Amino acid sequence: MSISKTYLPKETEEKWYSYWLEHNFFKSVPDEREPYTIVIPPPNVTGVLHMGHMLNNTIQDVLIRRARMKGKNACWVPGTDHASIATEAKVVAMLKERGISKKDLTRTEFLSYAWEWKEKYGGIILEQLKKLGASCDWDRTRFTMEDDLSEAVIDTFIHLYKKGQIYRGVRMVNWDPQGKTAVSDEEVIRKEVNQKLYYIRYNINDGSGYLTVATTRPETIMADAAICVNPNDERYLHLHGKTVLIPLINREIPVILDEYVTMDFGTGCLKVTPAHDLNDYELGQKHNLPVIDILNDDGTLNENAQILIGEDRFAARKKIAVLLETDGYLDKVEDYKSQIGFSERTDAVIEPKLSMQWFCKMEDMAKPALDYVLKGDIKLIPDKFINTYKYWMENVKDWCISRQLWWGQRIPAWYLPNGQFVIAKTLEEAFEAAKAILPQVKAEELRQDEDVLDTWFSSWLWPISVFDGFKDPNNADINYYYPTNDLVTAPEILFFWVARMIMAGHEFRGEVPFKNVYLTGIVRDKIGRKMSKSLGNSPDPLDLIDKYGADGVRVGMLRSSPAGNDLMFDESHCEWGRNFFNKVWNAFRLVKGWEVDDQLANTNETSIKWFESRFNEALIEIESNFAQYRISEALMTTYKLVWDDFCAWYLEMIKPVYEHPIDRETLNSTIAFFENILKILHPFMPFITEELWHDELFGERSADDCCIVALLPSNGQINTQLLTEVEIVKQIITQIRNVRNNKQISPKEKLELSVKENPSVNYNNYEQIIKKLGNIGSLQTAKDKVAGAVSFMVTTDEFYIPLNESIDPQAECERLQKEKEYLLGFLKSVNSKLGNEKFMANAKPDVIEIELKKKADAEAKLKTLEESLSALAC
RNA sequence: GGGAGCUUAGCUCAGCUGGUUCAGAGCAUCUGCCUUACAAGCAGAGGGUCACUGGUUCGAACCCAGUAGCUCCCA
Repeated sequence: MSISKTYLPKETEEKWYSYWLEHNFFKSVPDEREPYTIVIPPPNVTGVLHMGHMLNNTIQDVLIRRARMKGKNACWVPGTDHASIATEAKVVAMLKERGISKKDLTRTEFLSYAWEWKEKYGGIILEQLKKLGASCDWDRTRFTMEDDLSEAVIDTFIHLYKKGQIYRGVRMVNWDPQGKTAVSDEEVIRKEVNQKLYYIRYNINDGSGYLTVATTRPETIMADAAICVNPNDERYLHLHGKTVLIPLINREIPVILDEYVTMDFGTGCLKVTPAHDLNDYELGQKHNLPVIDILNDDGTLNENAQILIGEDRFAARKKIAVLLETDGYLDKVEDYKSQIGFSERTDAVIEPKLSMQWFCKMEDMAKPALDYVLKGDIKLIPDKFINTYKYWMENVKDWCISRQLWWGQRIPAWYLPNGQFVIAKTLEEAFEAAKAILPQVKAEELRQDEDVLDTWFSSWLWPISVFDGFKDPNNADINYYYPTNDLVTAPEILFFWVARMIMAGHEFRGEVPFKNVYLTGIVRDKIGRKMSKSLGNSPDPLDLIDKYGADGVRVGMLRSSPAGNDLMFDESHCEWGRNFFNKVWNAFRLVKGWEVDDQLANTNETSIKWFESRFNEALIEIESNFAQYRISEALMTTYKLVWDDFCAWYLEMIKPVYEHPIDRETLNSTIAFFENILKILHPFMPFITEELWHDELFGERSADDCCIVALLPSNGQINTQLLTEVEIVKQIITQIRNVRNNKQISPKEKLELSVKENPSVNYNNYEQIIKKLGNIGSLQTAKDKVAGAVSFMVTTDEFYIPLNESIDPQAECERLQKEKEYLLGFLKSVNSKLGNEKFMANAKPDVIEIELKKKADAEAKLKTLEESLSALAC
């Protein structure tokens, strides 16, 4: 197999992904091995791959591939959620293009369009994940709206209703007038907005004058139920017990007293509009005020408003300001900044609205879900999120689970003609239940609730429902794979997804749904802005893959993304990833190009033993990094091992002179090292490693002998003395190169090197390495200083390189003097520690030992320095 | 307004139990190299008051308190 000069990802990526699929390497069925399971956070079915998905899924794939290579039965379950609001919006948009309006369709007709849309576009994101290399068991792909999962949702609703956990009630909800649905608090994004504060006069009914109210929402005055002042507010004592008239419509409302009103905000008079403000609603409840709702579901004014009927709330605001002005009710208008809620899905301004909704009680469910995390049964990574989690769980609010949409699981509530309702899975069951209440009721008189359930009410069951744990609670899959191991997701959904999955896990399985939750950061652009479609600051992930290869992008994403920290993404990270795999590729080309000569003896034993130890040492570091979910660190450790230790040092040590052959033993060891390197690289860069794995250099391989299923190398021996000594040798070589650089000596010119007698290391063992990498002609031992030589020190040993040119004694003196000063300072600090009674009494013995060693080394070095200084007579 | 977190090289971040004169990596910068695996490269170099002020300690980037700035969450 000939090999090109640079690695070309495109050809190999498709080839190996298909190969893995054909050989069922992603597939998992329960067996006697230890399971390792991840369920994907189901991406929104309307979604296309964005940078957040890239990061999130790269991490999952690294974890799953590593588990697979550890011999575990690795199972990564993919799927999508039905995203009711987002999908319904897409379908409505699609219909609009075809000239169809949703309100002209029946529910059934609309749903058939929705399914059509889902079949056409719903799988895009999963296909994109394949390009990234995601090794999901695609046969297990699930969708939250498919029959089995929908049935689980309905059964869950019924189960919780029967337990008394679900109730129906009037509540102030966050209403999205564009999506025409209630959304949860978590789906409301608060933004600071410039507004106007309108000062409006209300005439006092007895003709004794007027009071002034400051409001940002003048269009809601028609919904006012009272004016409230603080009873302690001396300015308004004269208003107690009075009534006032609402401007323009002249409806009479009382002045009420409550300490809730802040005296120094606005005028101190608060208009109370129970239907359109949460706080006003509560105040209204307290004072028994009527609720007057003047808004339609789409945000236009209804007939309760009496005026401006049919106008949109924002248009009405402008118009009413004019009307008030004209009739002399408007005192003044001020600029004002305040927080306004926007719908996450439609970006419409959220309208607080009273409506009948379904709720799920959270308090009892939150308690055990909190305990799992506090006891450590579920670990949050990083654990700083425990605080946030705790706060949320201790202040949990009931969950509004109904949505005024069609795309989703329809609430299994059936209304009787008399307004009562029954909860039942089917019309037949509902009819039976209804007869018990109203014996004469007919089946066709039952009307099912129009609303569907919140998508999260499906998603919270995900780790159970993907294994059919509701349909068949004792099946082999759920018993084997559940609880799953790691969940990788974003902190934004810690509450409304992760926490609720934990609740569901406890409720339906009596145990945790997963053991570890790895929270990724947000992918931001170079200047720290969140990547978003509207800002246009997000690169298309598929373009990136095209440009840098999937391996390059994966490595680029992981480069600087510690758990829980935001990732400042820059394409240069991907470039770095590409450079890395290219390095691996070229190292391979080097080894592959070598001719073997069986006559040659192995002269590289030291180098081979060293790299073996170094590799084993790195293996432990990598394992420890992974155990702590420091994935970026694990990648960096691997990177340094491959690039620095293997390529820059080991290969250079053993590399034969150009066009010379290599001995059999060295080549075989190197090939074995390379194979191990491919293994540890594989989870990070699966494609290039698989490609190289099948090169003939490694000999014949059977069809199933693939890197993806190779077992990771096991721990081996570490010769620490050898590792330490080679580090010293590397320093010597660096010093030699430094001398060349400073003196402008070509790397090609051979130099001589002497070491002062009785060195701390037996350098004879490393003579070959030093000679080769330093381009040294001979390594000798010197009894005394070598005259006219450049000298340097490594640990306590002094080295000399004789040069033809003369050494400037002045400069040399200065250099030595400087070093001496540094050493004296160092020694002083060490001595002060050793002379400190408290230090000697309190410090651990090994710390003291280190200090003593430092002292001895520094003294030895100083001695050598003194000699050099006196030899130079300075 | 309440809570959590962050602040280390020009940039992005490590620094895990306080212990080498400990300040580290990558990118960027600078110098010298087209040395036949790799210029997507090689060999080197410079660059920091660990936000600030105090405290605890034999010893602090690390622990504690306060200050400033930033971020996120909740109201």
